[in-house]
Amino acid sequence: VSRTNQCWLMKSEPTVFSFDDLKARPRSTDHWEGVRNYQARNYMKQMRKGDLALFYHSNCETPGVVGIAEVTREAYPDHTAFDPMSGYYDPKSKPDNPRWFMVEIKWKEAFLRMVTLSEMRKTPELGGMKLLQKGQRLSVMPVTKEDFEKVRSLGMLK
DNA sequence: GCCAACGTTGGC
DNA sequence: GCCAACGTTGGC
Repeated sequence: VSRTNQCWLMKSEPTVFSFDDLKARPRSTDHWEGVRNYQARNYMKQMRKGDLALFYHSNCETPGVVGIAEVTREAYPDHTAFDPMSGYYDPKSKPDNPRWFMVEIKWKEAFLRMVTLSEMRKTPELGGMKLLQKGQRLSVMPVTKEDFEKVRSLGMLK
């Protein structure tokens, strides 16, 4: 992780879009559509090209971080909000005044093993992680460089 | 601006 | 499937 880049955590339900799904995309790259929460949106707008994100599988049998993705394109309008056929349609978001945004991310590296939510909870150094705070449900959130590196090192332990 | 009702998230 | 902890909506 470079000095200038920020770190993030991004959640996805693996039955909807898994880390392997991202890897399988052309150039292992895809847009991160469907964020419909203002706080998460605002965090996405702060993302810069080259930022790294922990890729987290949520709402599944064993939730946890499975690898790392890199931001390859900064926030631009989420076109699924304009599409009445999309499950992410929001009539209040207009092409000339978009309400929702997405970024583009690229699969970067898979952990050797998943760092589960329960393992993170048991790791004292990670106690400050936003992810672990009570009641937090954001799908996009910042992670300190220290926590990012700690999670990564756990994921690279065999 | 308040707040009740409702919808969503996501661990368990 | 349950339910706590949110966020959003809309009447007033």
